[in-house]
Amino acid sequence: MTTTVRTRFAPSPTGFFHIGNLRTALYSYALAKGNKGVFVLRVEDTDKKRYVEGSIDNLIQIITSFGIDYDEGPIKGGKYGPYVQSERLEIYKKKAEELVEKGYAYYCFLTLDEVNELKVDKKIAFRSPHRNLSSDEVKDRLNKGEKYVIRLKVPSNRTLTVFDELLGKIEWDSNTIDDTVLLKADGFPTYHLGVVVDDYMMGITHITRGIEWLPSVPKHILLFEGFGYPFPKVAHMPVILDPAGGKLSKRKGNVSTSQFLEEGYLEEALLNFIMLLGWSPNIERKYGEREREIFSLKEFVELFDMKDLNKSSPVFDREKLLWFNGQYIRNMGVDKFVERFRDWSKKYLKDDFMQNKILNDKELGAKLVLVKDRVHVLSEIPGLLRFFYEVIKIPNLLEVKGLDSYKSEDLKKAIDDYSKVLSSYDEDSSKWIQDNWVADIRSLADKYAMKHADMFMLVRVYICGSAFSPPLFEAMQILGKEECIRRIN
RNA sequence: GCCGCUAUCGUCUAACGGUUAGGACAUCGGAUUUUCAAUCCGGCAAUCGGGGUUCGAUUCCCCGUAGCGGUACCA
Repeated sequence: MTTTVRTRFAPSPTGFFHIGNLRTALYSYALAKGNKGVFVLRVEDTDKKRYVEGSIDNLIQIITSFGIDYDEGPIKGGKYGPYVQSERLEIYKKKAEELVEKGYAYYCFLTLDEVNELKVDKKIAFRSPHRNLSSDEVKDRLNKGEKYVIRLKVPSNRTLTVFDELLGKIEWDSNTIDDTVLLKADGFPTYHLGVVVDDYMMGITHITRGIEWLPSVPKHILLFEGFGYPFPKVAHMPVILDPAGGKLSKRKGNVSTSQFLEEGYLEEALLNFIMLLGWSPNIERKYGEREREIFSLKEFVELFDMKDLNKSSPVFDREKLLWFNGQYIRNMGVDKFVERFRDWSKKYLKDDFMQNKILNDKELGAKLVLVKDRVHVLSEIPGLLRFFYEVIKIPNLLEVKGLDSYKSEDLKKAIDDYSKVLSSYDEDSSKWIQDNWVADIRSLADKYAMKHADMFMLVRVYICGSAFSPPLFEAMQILGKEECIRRIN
């Protein structure tokens, strides 16, 4: 019998869901699901200062919107229960005391200031002078109610070794490891105590997390050893880097998952981009042939193998993300696209006028067809549709590329003439024939000695109020004869 | 400073120790075209440096360099 794979994603509820967190969650989810295992969500809220109200619900909402749902974890929208660390404080306290009894940890009564004074020489690993306090003295101080922390008692001259599933064998000299705090003075555990206790108690078989945790592994080795727990499989993945250098951070551009959604990125596209950052599928490739890059979450889960993860840190390339999003938009059916755009507008569109128009537009589909294949993110769309709903001020014709070579009186004459042509069109614009429409504009251009393209541009500017627009003929059909004539006059 | 990780086009990446080092994004050129796009075709572009091991290193080992991470009673 093989044991079930159990992985976990263990974020902190700080109110900010970094795109790198999404990637960590994705890999861990895929590792569990690809092996018919169990995916656990655990909330590590052991820092009271950083806790943000409501962020647990928010966290759950975000990952599930990507299709990353968990098998075990906080109860949704209610009391969160045992998968939230702040609910488990007695357990950690007991566990820390157990380590003290076993000689793997000790009480330390130093204040923060005193510790900092002792840490002046950073070359030497920190060892508290209270490391070897007699048990009588400890009892005495505890009875007096002195503030304390419990620290890990790092042994001397030991080599601590881990076999990382991704990075291979890594060793540390125990003499370089600080006597880290395990239980804080406020009774909360530190990350180190929390993860080790919980990963064991929750039966986690495979730990996946960011490489920023690699340096804490030797401490965890000691903790697992102290408790007598077996060390689980562990893999540390490289962090996503910013094109400007260093970790991807808010200061250098957007990195918030919810903000990407707000900007009109699709969950599938974001996921697809993120999954390929540091991973590539082990599939057959033919020389010179285009590689497959579009994968759904389901396909990813099936293909995912830790062996195919990259060891080096990828740089977050927004251009490629944009491309992925465009691909997903273009590959989506129109009905689905309309639905997605409506949902997005409802949630995120800040412009009340446009939001109202879009949500109440029964012919939204026809308009979206015109822009669907020319945008990369949903937030570009309202700007492209605006002219359908209100008359946009016509720019100075002589500043429009192409039209600047004509006299403005001539342009005026030409457009007036076009108005007459248009008035002969069928009242029902759906009966208009594009070839005739093109021919009419061309012959008018000939009459005024204009380039064909310039005449189209002239009409475009009057109808759409801009030199850039969706296809003109279809746009005019949607606006209808009366409205088109009104705009031209 | 100390500890640790990493190193293929600008970026994401592929390549049983033997390939003209492949693909994608970006970029540049062309086709298409009523604008902007989209699409199609083509071009430019990489194995960090130095030593080994080997008949042969992008690939294995060592050193250097660079980048990144950690060095909290934050995670």
